[in-house]
This record gives sequence, C-alpha cells and structure tokens, in this order.
Amino acid sequence: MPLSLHNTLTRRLEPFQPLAPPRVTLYTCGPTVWNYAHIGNFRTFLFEDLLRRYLELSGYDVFHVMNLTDVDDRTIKAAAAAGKRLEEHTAPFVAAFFADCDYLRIRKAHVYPRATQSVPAMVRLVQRLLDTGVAYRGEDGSVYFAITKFPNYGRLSQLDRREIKVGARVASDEYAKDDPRDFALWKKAEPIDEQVGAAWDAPFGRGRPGWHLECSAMSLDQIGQCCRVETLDIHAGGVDLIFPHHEDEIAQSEAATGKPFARYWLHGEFLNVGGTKMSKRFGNFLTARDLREQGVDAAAVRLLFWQTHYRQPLDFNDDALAGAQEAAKRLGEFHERVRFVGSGPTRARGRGTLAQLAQRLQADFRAALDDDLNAPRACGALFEFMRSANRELDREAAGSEDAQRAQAALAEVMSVLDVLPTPKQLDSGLVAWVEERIAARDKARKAKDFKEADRIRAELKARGVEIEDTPSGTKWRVV
RNA sequence: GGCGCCGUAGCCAAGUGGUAAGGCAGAGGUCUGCAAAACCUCUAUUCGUCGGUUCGAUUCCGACCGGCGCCUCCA
Repeated sequence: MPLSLHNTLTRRLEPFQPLAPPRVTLYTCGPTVWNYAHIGNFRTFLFEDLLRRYLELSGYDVFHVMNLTDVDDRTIKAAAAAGKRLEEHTAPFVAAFFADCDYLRIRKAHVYPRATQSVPAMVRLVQRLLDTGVAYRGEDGSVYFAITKFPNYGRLSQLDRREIKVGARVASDEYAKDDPRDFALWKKAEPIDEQVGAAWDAPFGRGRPGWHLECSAMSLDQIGQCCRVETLDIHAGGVDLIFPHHEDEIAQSEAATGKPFARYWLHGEFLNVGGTKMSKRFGNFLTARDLREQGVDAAAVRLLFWQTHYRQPLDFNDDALAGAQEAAKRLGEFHERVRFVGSGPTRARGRGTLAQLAQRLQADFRAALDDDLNAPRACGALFEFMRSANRELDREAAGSEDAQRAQAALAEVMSVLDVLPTPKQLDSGLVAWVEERIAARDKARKAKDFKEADRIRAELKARGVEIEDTPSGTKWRVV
C-alpha cells in the first residue's frame, strides 16, 4: 500500500505522488526567532520530523527546507524593547532553536534560509507581482497584494471570500489598501524598523518584507536553485497557519509563477494544555529547555507526541508525559535485551517465531504510517511486538536468525520514531562503587544474610541505581 | 457572524457500518530469599446527549449540550 496523506487543499486522503520521484521537495514553516520556541511549536516540528523520516525510509530523496523568520513584527518589537539590533536579538534564539532540535532529535533540514539573508529573492518576487499587476503600491508606500486579482484566493481555507469579523479591529493601514482584505507584501520602513536595522532598499521603496512573502520567496528560491522547479511537493505547518499565512503564500507564489505552489499541504494540530492551545499569549507554555532541565528524556517527548495522531489535538499534562517516560524506559530495556540475544545470558537455540513477529512488526508499522502517518497505530504495533517478543525471549526460543531479524526490524522502526532513551553517562567512580556494592551484596546473599543484602540494595537505590537479579548475575542501571 | 477541530476507561489515546488497538496507572498471579524485570489474567455491555437511516451505528445524517481554534504577521 502506498503512502497516503491528508491534503488540506482537498480535505481528503490522497495517494502521495511527488512531482519527480524519488525526489521530494519539502518546505516546513520554521520558527520566528523572537523568543524561545515552546513545545507546542515543537509538536509541529516533530510531526514534520516524522514525515521527513518516513519519507526517507520509504525511499524518497527528500530536499527539506525550513526557514527561520528573523524579521517580522514580533522580532522587531522584541529587539527594540531590548534596545538591540535585530540580528543581535535573534542570534541567541536561533542558537537555542538548533540546540532544542538536537535535544529532541529532529533531523536537520538541508537548508535553513533566513529571511534577513533572502531579501533579494523577496524583492524580486514583489517586483514580479507588481509587473504582473496583482500587486500595487498603497498610498502609505507599502506594497499590497490584490486578492480580487487572484480568483483562487480562499481555496485552502475554504473561504469564498474572507469575511471580516463584525467589530474586528480595523488595521491602521487600512486606508492605504484598495480592499481591506488585501495583505502587505512589502511594508514601508518605519522608524522602529530603522532603529533595529530591519529596513532594505527596493525599487518600490525602502521597507521590509511581509511575513507571508518571506516563505513564498524563500521556498521558491530554494527549490528553484536546487531542483529547478516552482512547485513544492509538500508544504507543512501548524493548523493556525492555514489562514491567512498559507493562503497568502499560495496567492503570491501562484500569481507569480502561474504554477501550483504546493501539491500537498499538511497541517499539524495543536498541543493543548487543559483544553486550550499552548501559546506564549496565554502564558501556558513550556519550552524544550524546560523539559530538558527537568530531566525529561527526548524519547519520552517524542513517544508522547507519536501516541496521538498529528491531526488531532493533544492534551499535554504531567501524567501523560510520565506515562510516555515509563513506556520509553521499557522500550530501552527491551532493545537491550534484543541486542544481546545469542551473545549474552539469553540463550539462542533453535528457531522460534521471533523472526515472524519481526516481519509482522515491519508490515504493521509501514501500513500504519502509510495511512496518513498514523503513528499511534505504529506505536501500537511496536508495543505488541515488544510483548510477544519478550514472551519468546522468556521461553529462550530465539535463534540467531531471529535475533538478527528482530534487531533489523527494531532499527527500522527507530529510524523513524527514534524513541529509545538516551544512554546515561556514567563516571568510572560510580561504576566502581556500584560493582563493589553488588559484590558485597552477592556475598551476603550467598551467606543467606538477606537483611544485609536488602540494606545494600536500598543503599544503591538511594543513589539512583536499580538492580535486578538474573540467572547470570546481578544487572544494574541508573535511573 | 464566517471557516474549522474536539468530546472513547483514572490519565494519554487508535479505530471500524457488525459489535471497542496500544501506552501509563491499578488489582491478582507465575518467577524470585524478598524484590526487580518479563510474562499471564482482570479493569469501557460501552464510545457527550437526543433523534433519524439501517437487519445492525461508537462509526453515516440531523439537532442539541460541552470544550477549543483561526478569521488580530500564532506551530
């Protein structure tokens, strides 16, 4: 069964067919680096990571572009408030974003164009739209897109015409537009823009790019350079970007190129807290670095997110996270167990059903992800495999071929989900101490001095060391 | 007002026109000196409410209740 994806353009599940297989051009709306990204933002980036990884596992040659919005209303305001130049203010947040991505094991995009470094492409795009006649200079010196000149406007968000909410705030630049629904492509430079260094010269006036324009220009620029095309295979982002951001991107891009901007539009749902969208605005947010400082393993975050479909809202709370943390821990132990089948205490003899179980895992896993990236179902397949494989291993019914198949299947699954806990860093002093304590405890156990043995176990536990007596000796791990 | 999403066990959730995956938590059991880990068993006669279509609906349609989002350069 081929990969099917839910396309926001049609609101349907569609078989995925890239323009020129095996190449897939993927553009994902990146962060606005005015502040730290929160884990709601990262839910979207992780959904995109899942998409990217599964496309690659499926044999596609993905060219992934993620932009960094380093000039827009918020970055300018934040820089001005901090009394800094734009670049000075955004640099640490760019660095933080990459660090957070590393922590969450997000596969790197191939390019990260920055708005401030892509101004020439933006100016060219605006000029092209002016030449085509779909853009015009407003009385205020800004350049606007005339949505009435683009008949398809509203297709993505399913609006025949954009209705303005009754009583909605009237923008201060309203008077300058021909139609209140038109949006800015290029904003005339204001004193605050000059103050932070967010203004560029252009044939149509000194100013700065509108947010929507940035994504159109950067995506077209990148896929043009790399692949000589003007149509993206996939454009992804959060549902809140459908309107107006992505709608406007389509208008700008298609009015300029005359070609479909993106074949598939994918949108991830929100991360909620107590039923409400996680947002800086609401103050109910948590950053990736918060989680890292709390000692939360990225594996737990990823697993938690995978256990809800990307098009469903996910309600975040500590119980759910703790549950994922526990499940990730079990997966880690299982993985270790499978890794040492045949080479360690687990005897490998004959041939059991493990190979077949592994085969089923692979089939179920792919079938689940082929179905619009149904990661929750893929996780279900993984857990079922873990249980049945553990049963086989308990029976010591696995042979070396079984082991190989199981290891290969797990590796494949993990190449996409990547939910094994990060190995703990152990210093040699601790290791020596633990080994000495375990030796002392074994001695006590041999002497049937269970009181002493239990005391040592408690002593180890107090230092975060859990032990497990097995037929081949005492195992330990740091929790 | 326009467009859209959600309501499944204590928590997180998948799902199908034919009678409820999975994870966490909980209970009992096997194993163990005791534990731990692993495994086994149990834990929603029921999927917000009320109607309708149907032989049959959690799944389709309608209404309603409740929660939420976008329409304000939000992932």
